Amino acid sequence: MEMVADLGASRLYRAPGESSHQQPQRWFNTADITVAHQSSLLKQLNQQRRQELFCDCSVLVEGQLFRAHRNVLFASSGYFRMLLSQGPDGLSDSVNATFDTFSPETFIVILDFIYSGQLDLSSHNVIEVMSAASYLQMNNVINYCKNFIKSSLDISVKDEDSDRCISLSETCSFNSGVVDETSEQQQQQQQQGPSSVSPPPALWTRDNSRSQCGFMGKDPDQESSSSALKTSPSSPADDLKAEADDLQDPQDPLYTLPGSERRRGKGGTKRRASNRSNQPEDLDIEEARTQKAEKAEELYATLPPILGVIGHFNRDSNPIMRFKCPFCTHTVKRKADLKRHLRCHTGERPYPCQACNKRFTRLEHLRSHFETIHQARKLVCRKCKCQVTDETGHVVCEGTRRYRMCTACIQEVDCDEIPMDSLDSASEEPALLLGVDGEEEGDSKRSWMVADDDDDDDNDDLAEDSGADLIIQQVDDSDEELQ
DNA sequence: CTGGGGATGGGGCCC
DNA sequence: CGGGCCCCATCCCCA
Repeated sequence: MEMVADLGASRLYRAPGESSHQQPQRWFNTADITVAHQSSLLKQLNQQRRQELFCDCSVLVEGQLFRAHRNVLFASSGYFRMLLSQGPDGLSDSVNATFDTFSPETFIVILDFIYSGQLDLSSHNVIEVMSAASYLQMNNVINYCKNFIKSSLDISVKDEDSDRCISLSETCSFNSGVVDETSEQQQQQQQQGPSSVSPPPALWTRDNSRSQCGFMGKDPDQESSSSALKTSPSSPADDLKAEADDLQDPQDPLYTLPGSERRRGKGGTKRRASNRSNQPEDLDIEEARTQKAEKAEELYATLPPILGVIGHFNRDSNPIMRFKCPFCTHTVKRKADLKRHLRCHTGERPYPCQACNKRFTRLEHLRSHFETIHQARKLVCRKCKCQVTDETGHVVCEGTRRYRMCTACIQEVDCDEIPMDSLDSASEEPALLLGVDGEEEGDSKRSWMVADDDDDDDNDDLAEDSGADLIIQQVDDSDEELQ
């Protein structure tokens, strides 16, 4: 274990009997003493665990029994903190916990980390360890796994700086515990190295106040849990959000951060459209977009075939199978729901609106957006909120936005100031062109039309002046299929 | 400053 | 398993 003592924060004491003018002076660094003490204490506890001395807690993982000390588990894991402090077993002499969400091998890695500060990560176990750490609410382990994955993903763009990379194929070991802060700084430096392709976070804004998924921030323990081992001040939710942010590019429409559109302001889409006219920037954006897409694909590729099946039990003691998100504590009943949920971590927005270039994670959101914003489907006067029909009102255009106004309200406002919809009514079908491989183009309710992603330049024209005959582009996301 | 409404995003679940 | 609907939470804008 290597420790770089922070002399700025530690105190120095002169040895007894030595005056200030005596040379050479001997100084005792309290930081060194602390580290040595913590290290030996941890070793001692680990020995006790291996000899099953004073173990007062049993953990059953897929049938395999592990003995440990409840105070150590309490200090290291938010999950155990909850279990031991609130559970009915908390006051009893023997505490038992059963897990089916991860393998005994994974728990060994976790347990070894708790008792030694050594985290043995490899490309084969990193996802499961991260998943288990997420379940056990161990922020620091999540951070290490995150950095491990991130480092692995950075390989392609850091070939020229290969000595700073951690190969996916090689097993690495992270130090933690008392040296956590130092290693974190080192990792931070590694990430912020000159070869990094990520833009400085300060250069682009993001809406941190808005939770990306509903459960985030709802778990008070997850937010408040801080391991007894030195952990980063950020919550796992923040970390994951940051991770998702790292996979996103402010100029990357495919990976638009949720909420960032609004932060960008009303001129956001226009600015982006104008940027597209600049050819070099066009290439940069396209390049960044490709890189991010590859990163997301690699991220997906690292996921295990089964993301997690949790053994919750219903009233009849039958297990309820659930799929666990590898990036957070969220679980879902269906794999398809998990796939949908993963988009809030990867930042994928495969459904762009061709009218305003805004992208959505779901087709239904795109459709809802299109119908309300660009099609004026709501039969309500925007001004007086009264019900309007095609006879009692008209569709009004405002840029790419369309809404209805009743005849009275239109007359109140100067008619010259209101650009009337050339098609007059959104009832004229169908303004929205949808389609899957062009097969359903003749659909009476809606016709879909496929447009290549490369047609963005054409989209810009649409974004500028179209409002009616819009093409909703559906990007093939089959690549993100979880195997 | 505040409350209401619109827009957006995410989860559950039915078909 | 995907599509779609419903519901709810959150944020932002505006009166």
